Amino acid sequence: MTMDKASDRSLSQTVKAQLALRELVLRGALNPGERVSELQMVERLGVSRTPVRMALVRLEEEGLLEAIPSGGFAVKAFSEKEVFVSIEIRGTLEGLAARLAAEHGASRSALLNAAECLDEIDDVIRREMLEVDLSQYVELNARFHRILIDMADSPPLTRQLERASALPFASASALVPVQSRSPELHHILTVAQDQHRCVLTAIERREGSRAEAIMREHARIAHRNLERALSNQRDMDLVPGSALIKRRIRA
Amino acid sequence: MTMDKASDRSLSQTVKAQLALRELVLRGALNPGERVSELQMVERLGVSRTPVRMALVRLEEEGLLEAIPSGGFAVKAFSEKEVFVSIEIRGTLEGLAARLAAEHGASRSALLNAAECLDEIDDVIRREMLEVDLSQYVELNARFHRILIDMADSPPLTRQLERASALPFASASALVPVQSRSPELHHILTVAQDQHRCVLTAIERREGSRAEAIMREHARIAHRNLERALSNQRDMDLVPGSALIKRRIRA
DNA sequence: AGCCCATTGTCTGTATACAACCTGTCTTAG
DNA sequence: CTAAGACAGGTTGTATACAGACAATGGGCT
Repeated sequence: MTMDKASDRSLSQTVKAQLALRELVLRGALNPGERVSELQMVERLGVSRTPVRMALVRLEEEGLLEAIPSGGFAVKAFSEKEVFVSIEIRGTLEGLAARLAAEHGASRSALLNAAECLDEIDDVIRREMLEVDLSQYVELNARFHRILIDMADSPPLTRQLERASALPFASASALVPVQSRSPELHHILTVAQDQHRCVLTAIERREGSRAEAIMREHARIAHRNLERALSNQRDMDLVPGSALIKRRIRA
Repeated sequence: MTMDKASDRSLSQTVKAQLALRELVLRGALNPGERVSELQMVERLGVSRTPVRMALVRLEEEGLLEAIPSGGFAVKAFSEKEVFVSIEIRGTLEGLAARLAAEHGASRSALLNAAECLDEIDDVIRREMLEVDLSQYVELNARFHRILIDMADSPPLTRQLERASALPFASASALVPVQSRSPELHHILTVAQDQHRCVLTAIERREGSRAEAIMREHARIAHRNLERALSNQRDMDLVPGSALIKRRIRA
């Protein structure tokens, strides 16, 4: 965890700065609205101004920072509604991906790959009833979503979705851990997995409209998780980048 | 048109470089796939390497350039399918915007503003029957789409749509001029304008699903225009950035 | 004659120096 | 006591120097 400084000599300084800076922002080390000083980051990240500047520009495009009119960048703050819409955007684009995959047909190998992924998720959910460890589910879930997007086979859509998922709390599995302490956990995972199976079936059968609708609804599970996280600070802490979300009431 | 070089001393060098470089790419002055050399751009744009580099990064994020693995950037080439999907993405997101606007209600002033814009478009279409000058229509059309997006009042969605419309041939009115020589011109403008009116009505009546469907279909007019442009090189020349689109057959 | 290796030229990645700008504070005049 | 202006500190925007990497080319060896 603390070996980020000198490690990875192979990576370019720019990438190193980008990763480290994103980590800082997500961890909440910089306060929302606060200006991110280039020079401070120079001494904090151990690289010169040029890569820092590069990283700042890229993180702005990513949506984690926003440009200050007078120059420089500040940590962005997100309202509850903005998070909600970000999730809706992702769901809409994933819906589009599913529809395109259904309409022009997915490759046999991709379908098998996806089915295999779902079987593994089933295993994890079964085991989940004994010991709660969502990391595997989160990873497999992300993998399934990636397979689905690849099925659309449309680079521009992939790009847009990457961008939509760049906001940490908008990505496919960012809000899953929120439910880890919930008694509904198993219920929710079961429902989500059923949607996974349904959308895959719809794609196989070339039912584009259905595939799209399912993916949209699937993303709305994240809305529920968000709702829960906004109520309990304890659950909120499980979400990466939660420090960027403006709370409704300050306790 | 030729006063871009030394003018606008107030603008930052980075912005100047970005605008000039985008112009070069869209004009087709750089061949798709070709590497964009920083030093060559330095002497071509009259600014130093730092702003050039900045502009390159931003144009990559915009989608006009792509990173070369070994370093640097190249002009991106788009397949017919990629253009098609880019249009579909824009339509989908505009559909989402219309639905959100309908569901949570648009402000009275925004609705009036939009209606006024549509009246102006009506005027232009009427005049269009005499003299063909689409520039006004293009501008008003863009304005209406912007008003619509603003009605959603969702910064993340606005951002994503800006990004989706960054590709020149994917934006709302980029492909309109394609029809300027077509006998169907008046027909198409009439249909498009009717969709404008319908979507506005749907938003007023809080018919979210309908508003969304209309905007999606509305964007598909661009598909038809694209089809036409791909057949006639003469029409293709009217589209900015057409040089980036890979032709199916090389004549 | 063909292939491999070395060398050279050009490119990008990085660091840093300089200048213009904005901001906040302190002083001074009304 | 207030308000306006000037100054100082720090910030970013820009330019340029340097080093490492990649690619192309030419010569030598087989």
